Amino acid sequence: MNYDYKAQEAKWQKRWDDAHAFEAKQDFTLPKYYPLVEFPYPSGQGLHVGHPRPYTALDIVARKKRMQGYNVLYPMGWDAFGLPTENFAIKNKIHPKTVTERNVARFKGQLKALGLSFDWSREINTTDPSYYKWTQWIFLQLFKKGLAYKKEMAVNFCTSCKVVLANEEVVNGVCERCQSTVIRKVKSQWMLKITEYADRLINDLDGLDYIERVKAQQINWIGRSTGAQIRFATTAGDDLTVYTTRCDTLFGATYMVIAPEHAMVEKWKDRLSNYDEIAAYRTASSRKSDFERTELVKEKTGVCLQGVRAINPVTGKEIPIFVSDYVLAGYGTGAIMAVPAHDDRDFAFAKAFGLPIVQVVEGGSIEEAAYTDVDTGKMIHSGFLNGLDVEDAKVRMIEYLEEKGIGHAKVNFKLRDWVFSRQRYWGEPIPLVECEHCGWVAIPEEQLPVMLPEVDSYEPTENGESPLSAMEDWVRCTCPVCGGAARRETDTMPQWAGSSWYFLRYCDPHNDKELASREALAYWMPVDWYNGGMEHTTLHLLYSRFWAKFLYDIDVLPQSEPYSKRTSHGMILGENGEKMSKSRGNVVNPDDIVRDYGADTMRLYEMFIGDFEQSAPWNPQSIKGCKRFLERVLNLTEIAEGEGVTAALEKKLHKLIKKVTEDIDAMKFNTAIAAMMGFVNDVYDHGSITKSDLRTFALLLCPFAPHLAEEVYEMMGGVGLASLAPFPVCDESKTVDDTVQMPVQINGKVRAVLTVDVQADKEAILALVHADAKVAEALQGKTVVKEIVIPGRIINIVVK
RNA sequence: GCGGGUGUGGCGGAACUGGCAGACGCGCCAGACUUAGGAUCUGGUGGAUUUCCGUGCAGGUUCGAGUCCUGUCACCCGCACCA
Repeated sequence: MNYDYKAQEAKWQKRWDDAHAFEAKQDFTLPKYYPLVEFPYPSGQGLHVGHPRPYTALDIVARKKRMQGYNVLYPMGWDAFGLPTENFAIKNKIHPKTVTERNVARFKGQLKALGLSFDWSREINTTDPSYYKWTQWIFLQLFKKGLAYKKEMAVNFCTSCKVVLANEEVVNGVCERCQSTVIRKVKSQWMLKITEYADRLINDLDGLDYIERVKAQQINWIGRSTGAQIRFATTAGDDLTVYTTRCDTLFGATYMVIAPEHAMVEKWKDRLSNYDEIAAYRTASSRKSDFERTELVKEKTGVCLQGVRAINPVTGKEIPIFVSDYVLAGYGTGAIMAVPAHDDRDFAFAKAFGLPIVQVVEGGSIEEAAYTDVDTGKMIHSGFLNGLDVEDAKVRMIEYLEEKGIGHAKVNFKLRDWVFSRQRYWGEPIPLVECEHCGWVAIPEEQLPVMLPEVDSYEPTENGESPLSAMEDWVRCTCPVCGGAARRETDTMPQWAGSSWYFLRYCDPHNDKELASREALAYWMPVDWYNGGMEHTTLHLLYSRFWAKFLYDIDVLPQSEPYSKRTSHGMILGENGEKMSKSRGNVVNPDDIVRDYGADTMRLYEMFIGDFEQSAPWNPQSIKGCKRFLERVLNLTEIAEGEGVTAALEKKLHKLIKKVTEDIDAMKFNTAIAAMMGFVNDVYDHGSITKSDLRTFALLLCPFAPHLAEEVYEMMGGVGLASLAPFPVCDESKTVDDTVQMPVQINGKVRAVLTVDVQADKEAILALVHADAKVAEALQGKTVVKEIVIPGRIINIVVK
């Protein structure tokens, strides 16, 4: 039969639209299911074959759940603010809004062509003022709770994009987007106190069904460490506080190091005979990017402070203080006690500067390398700690420090606060004004949204200020508190803002009173299954969990975790096994596949390509296997006859229902498809199938290849839409076989295969084994040592 | 260095709590139908060979190991001077 997929696709997509088949129902008494995929950034390139993989996977989940009677919310939208659009707009002199509309239209067309069952009535767009009104509203709540603050700080500045980047956006010292050099620049920035949520962001992972690598990566990124803060007195009469995780080694601290930017350098300026040298060192390191600073791991540099020394609080000895850029200003106290005997970096520095190395934990060979093992070795040369294990020594030392009032236990995090300002046009305006009298003041909520004004030029300015800063008329305003002269904040929010709460808006997308109604949030949230890329684990995923926790704290959201389950798909690689990219010339356009093979084949192939979590290379040859399968399914309609059970296939069909149902829940889409292929092969081998059984099969196939499934279902007399019909339910009793094939092994080698009644016990099975000619032949002249029978599985006879 | 992961035919990949390794698909080989086949259908397809060898490598546990344990190698991803 001729497989006219183009006509079929158009026909069924229209019928689904006409029936509003995939719209979530407003009935909150029904059992709900909320699967979610990350909404895309509508780039100018259009969809890439990587996009449909997760979309199709969760579409299968959504479609199956819908057929199983759940009220399903499977939404889609556009994360449309961002630099590429702005850059394109600048280059082509088109308004970014126009560019966005064009890109969205293209993406939407491509997604619709794939037959994805999104609820388009809930489509959202982060650049829509009715959406970003609420992004601004959330920011204001953060501001009001003191979680947004302005800070002069050295920030990462991309020399090409002319924009400040978050730490997360700097990869190997270059801009994540354009690969240009990133330098340090001091700017006043809005910051969000995500660090205040660090503990909860780690601890609450416990109850969540996230794949291991996501949890591990988040924990690693937040970087919680427990240690102690210790105060060292100095010869300047003040003191210097350090953070350490190895307070047990305090007796071995033979010098100290502070970051070049450390405030004490200025404080001690008059006492330091080599201040100029130190200042020069500081200037040199500030010019280096983070990358350069960390790249030369082996080469330790630094300057010894002449004029101020510290006193080790337990040995009473005076020790030198150095500045060195191996100590980071932003972590801990920006100062360390150096224990060269037990820290690799301190060891390298001590060797370079000829500093004393005092061993305080036995083990290793200190002449060659630092001994960093904490599990073996007792404390030595450590006064009251001598003889203790490292862990016990830590506890004892903290007690001592607290007794003496010179230190205490302390937890530190690698996680930094979130740099929230961007000096760009195409983002949400930050809804604040600066008043001469009142300082930073929030725009009253009823005046939201603060609309992004029309500007003449979207070009970033040479001085790094936002393009909005050039609009004097817009910038000048009055203070909402005192009515005096004020100036608007001209920075915009980062792209991560809009995506940090979009899953909430889907619950109630047209609400103009609240970001979403309490009832809708209570019903739909949390997201039941969220799938997205691993590249978003430390950015989007962490930010959105932070915002959800905040919204929970201020009683907007009923739950403190937004996603119950998080999975991640593998990448689709080019034919050559390399990552798909324009520069490698191995990009496959999904439009071509849909045109040449049809949407169902495309969907099926993306799912059949391999393990969903693993990356897999694109293979144009393999696609036709999926197409052949679909044609073979369609051709079954020509041999299908009658109603009722196809006796010879009954068990196979029920096993298939079970397999497909379980595999979808376990994300094993590839083996579900393989099983369906196997079943179709069985039907052809058998030569016939009833129309009712073929309808059942079509329903099983429906989540995967919905257009063809609808067609087959209709041809076989199915009533209504297959997409809305009940998903087949397996009758367990029909999946049980009467007999099993049991291999008989002799010394682990299969010598015969017996057909055995499922109910047969050991004795009955052994009787069969002994009666078997092949077995008898193989046992000739051998002595049986042992007979192992695992009913239903295998028989192994051990002989000599 | 730390964390996570992966090694199975020519290729993508299957294999439940240890139980016939290679499901399913691609490719390939042979045949059928054809003016034709890069369409379709049928059969075959891990390697040598009549009995073995085979899941990165080396050991171990077991009646039995792709699966468990010890060690080791290679590759991929994330973080990385975080004290």
